Amino acid sequence: MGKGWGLTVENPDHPAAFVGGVFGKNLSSDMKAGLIMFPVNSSCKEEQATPSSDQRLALGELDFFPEKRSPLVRKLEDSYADVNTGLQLVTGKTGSDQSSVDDGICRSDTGNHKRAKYEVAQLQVELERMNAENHRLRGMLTQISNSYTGLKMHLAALMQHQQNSTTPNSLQEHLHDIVDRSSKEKKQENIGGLSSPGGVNKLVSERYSNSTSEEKSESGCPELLPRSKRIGRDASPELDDGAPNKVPKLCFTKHDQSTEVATMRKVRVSVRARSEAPMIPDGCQWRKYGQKMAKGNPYPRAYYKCTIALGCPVRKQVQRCASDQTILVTTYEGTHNHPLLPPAMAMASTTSAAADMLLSGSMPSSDVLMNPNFLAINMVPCSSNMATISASAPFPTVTLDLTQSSNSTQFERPQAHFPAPLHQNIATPPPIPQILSQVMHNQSKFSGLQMSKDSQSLQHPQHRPLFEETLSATTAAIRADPNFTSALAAAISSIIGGASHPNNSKGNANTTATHTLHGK
DNA sequence: CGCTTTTGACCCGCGC
DNA sequence: GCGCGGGTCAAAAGCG
Repeated sequence: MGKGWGLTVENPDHPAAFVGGVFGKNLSSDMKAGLIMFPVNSSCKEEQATPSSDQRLALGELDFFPEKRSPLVRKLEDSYADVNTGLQLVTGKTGSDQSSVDDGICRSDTGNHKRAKYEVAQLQVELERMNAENHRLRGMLTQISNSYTGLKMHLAALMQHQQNSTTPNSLQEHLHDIVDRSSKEKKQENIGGLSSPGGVNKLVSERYSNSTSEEKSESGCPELLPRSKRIGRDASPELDDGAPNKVPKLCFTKHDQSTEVATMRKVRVSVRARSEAPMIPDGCQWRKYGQKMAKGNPYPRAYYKCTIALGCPVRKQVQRCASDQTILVTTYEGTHNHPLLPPAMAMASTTSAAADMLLSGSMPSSDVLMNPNFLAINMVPCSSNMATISASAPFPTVTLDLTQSSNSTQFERPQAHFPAPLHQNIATPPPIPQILSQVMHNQSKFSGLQMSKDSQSLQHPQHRPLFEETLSATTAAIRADPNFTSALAAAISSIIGGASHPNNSKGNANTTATHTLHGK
């Protein structure tokens, strides 16, 4: 069993999980534990088909959003079912005793023996076909991932160049063209519906950060600027000062103001983490611009702006939890309009991806708006008891809850997994990307991925970039297509492709990412 | 001197 | 219309 199949039954007590319950909705946890998938290596011998622990991916939780599984996943699913049916034919046994398939073959009478051999040969052919398909899919996913990374780097380079350029107009126009095209596509995609806030978020922030010819041409309509001051404050107040990239006052139509600007500012990603420090290090530079006492909380709320680039619209609020002062709640808002260092990149990508996932595609937007519990119940079924729903917050918010027990352990020994930065003492919590690695791990879990328990590789600094690559790929996958299946496929690809650097999952079984929707 | 933080004032949306 | 609360501004103070 498991000879290069890519699927095996680890727990012979529950072979039925393999037979018919691979993607079934009602697998018991034991069944899930008994089902293992591992990457098929065309070069490996059949006898070596037993997967190493870090290659195994539990698929038991692939039953999320079955209706959203891509055709490719469904095809794989069907193929596995076919193969399994063939096995049953060969052995004449039901799924309940497949663990003794080989014995069954040996005990078959001679009349059936030839037929069995024929069936096995057929199955081997099928297996080879699946191997080839698996390779092809991996290639496709890798290519997509690389394309995304390339585009991202290209955009970052363009923005960098724009900052340094003495004649930025052409670049700005180029960027505007990109933004404009994306904007039109988004609008077409979302006619009559709720557009992706993250996407609009990015588009609008880019609009703000890059003066465009279109906006310049529209600047001759002062009557459409009743709230220009407010818009400037909300979106990018720095643009109003004497910066080199000072632009004519933005002039949006009412529709623009009411949809794009509003949406841009109203999608938030909140991170709850235990920390004694006043602020969680997240790789960005922040300047505090205000502090207020919020109602119902004895601890002040601090307001920060990103200062890496002039005009970056990203802001965050930091406040201690009223009920537990050891919990620090950091709420991020907006999208960076400048290149980021890798640690900040992971953070920004993850929060942005989380925001995208919130409303854009993982679930019907109407469900999100009308039934906040949808998120808590469906997206995070394993931690729904920790999902908190607030009807008072004015903005939809994704809350990543990193306050569970295993995290406190991790906070106490951050360097057990990654080398701490020089400036970071032992008592300081790990940088947020490190925390978010946990989140991404759990997002992968939600998508049906069970990472390896082997975290040895992550204890070695040289593996960190690879890990970040995986994190980045996973984030990119989710961002690129919020559909869980697609994200799952990409994540599988990234992990299989880099099986030598599994994610850090040590002791994180209790870590949860709680998606909380705050809606009115 | 330049940058950051502090803090009171202001603006705005929302509920009553 | 008014009050409340959230969010932001900007002058003053602090700091290296």
